Amino acid sequence: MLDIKVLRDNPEAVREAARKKRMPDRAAAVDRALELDATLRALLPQLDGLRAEQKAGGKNMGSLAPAEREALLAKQKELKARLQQMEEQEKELRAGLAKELALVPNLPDAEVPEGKDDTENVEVKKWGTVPSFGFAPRPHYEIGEAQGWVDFTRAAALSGSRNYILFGDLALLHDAVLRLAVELMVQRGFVPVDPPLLVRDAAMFGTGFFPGGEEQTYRCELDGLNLIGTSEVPVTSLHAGEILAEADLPKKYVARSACFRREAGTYGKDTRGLYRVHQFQKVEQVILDVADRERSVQHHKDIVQNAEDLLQMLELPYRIVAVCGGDLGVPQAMKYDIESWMPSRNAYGETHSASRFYDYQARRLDLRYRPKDGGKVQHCHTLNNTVIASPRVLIPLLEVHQQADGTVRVPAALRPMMSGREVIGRKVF
RNA sequence: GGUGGGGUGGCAGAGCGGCUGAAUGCGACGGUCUUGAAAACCGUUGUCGGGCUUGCCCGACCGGGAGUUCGAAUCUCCCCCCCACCGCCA
Repeated sequence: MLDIKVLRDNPEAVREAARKKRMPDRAAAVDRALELDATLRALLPQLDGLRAEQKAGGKNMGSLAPAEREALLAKQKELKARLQQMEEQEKELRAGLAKELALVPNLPDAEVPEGKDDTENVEVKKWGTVPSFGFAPRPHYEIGEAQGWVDFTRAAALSGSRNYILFGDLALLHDAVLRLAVELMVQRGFVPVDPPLLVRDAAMFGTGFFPGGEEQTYRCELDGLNLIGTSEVPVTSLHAGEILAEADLPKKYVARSACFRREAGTYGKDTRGLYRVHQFQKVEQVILDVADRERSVQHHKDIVQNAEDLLQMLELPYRIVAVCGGDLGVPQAMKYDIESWMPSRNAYGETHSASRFYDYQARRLDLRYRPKDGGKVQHCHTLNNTVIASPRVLIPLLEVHQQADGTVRVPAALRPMMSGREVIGRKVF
């Protein structure tokens, strides 16, 4: 969340932020928060004064003559009644303020483009050449089903729509690309993490998914736990409530995990194939560091570069877009999406999402550090980006590297993970 | 699932209902000493909110909530969490 001081000092900027993000309902929370804050701030000096009086009175209690004692007691009782009423008010105001403040979205950076939705994201870079085939290229699901690599029918029977079962070489390729991603990141100094997939509400709240994202989350109500939609949730929350030493920063983590998404409200969208599914594997990079905007921006560049390097190793053409205000989430200050070329869509499709948050998540998580110069304890900055998500990345892998007969070329970087094979599949077309 | 023990500052760990925001140790920071470092010694060191004369003053916070009391880290109740042992089990 934002520091309430930011709302006080510059309410117009916060309203403007909600507008840029196209969140009118969240803009209203700004005004409700400010009103509660003002009422609370008017109450607090009175309350503190009465408490001081009560405290001072109580300390003399022992050394008084009986008559004086009685008089003081009566006065103390009267104070108590007034205090109780005020404390009730204080409690309500604080609860209300916390609730409204949690709804106020993070401020988008100035460099976030104006725009209403993903159609207005701005391309900032393009890499690789969109392939042209000497034959009619097939979508990944046709190749996959012809090869016996993927079964959507039985998956639906077992688990409902938007599920899949991988077999054989595609199951191996899925694992290979994930392992390659982890290895690359470990080489770059990231600490591998195998995090819990079920988390308490505090982690969902702390990373900014709650309130608001409940509909997209599978919930185990009996235990009050939530299945993660991304390992960003447990990994960013890893040090929640802690005060880290600056010497231990930055923390760089890479986590491979299953991810679960309900995909509520997406009926009829991307229904075919492996694009939008309820369960997938993702390798995620997360950075926690000191509260320094320039360093955050640099980290942001670095984590985008990490993903780019992997896509280049996979020989997949991609582009990077700066996500516009209307397509930005509540907690993000700035986001780049990386989109890989998907021949079946005849378009780039999102495969990565790299966000920086500054201290927005850290405040919700109460994640802080002690500066080494002995200065005040501060909230950290957090960032994250996909390294690879599969099976979605199998779409470009199969489609870009397909051959006319239905076999698929394995990019050189993946071959060590695929028993050295250069091609997978048999001739099926 | 059963039984028991706990949740106090960066960490460990004390704490008779008012003189305890909290002993002590460690750590961290500053200094003395040293060619430098270590050791030793000296000093400083929680977070948050509010006020104004910006240095001080006031208040809140000892897992969370409710209660008893003029007054709660300390007493009562509820909840949450952690740990240990037993049982069951991948």
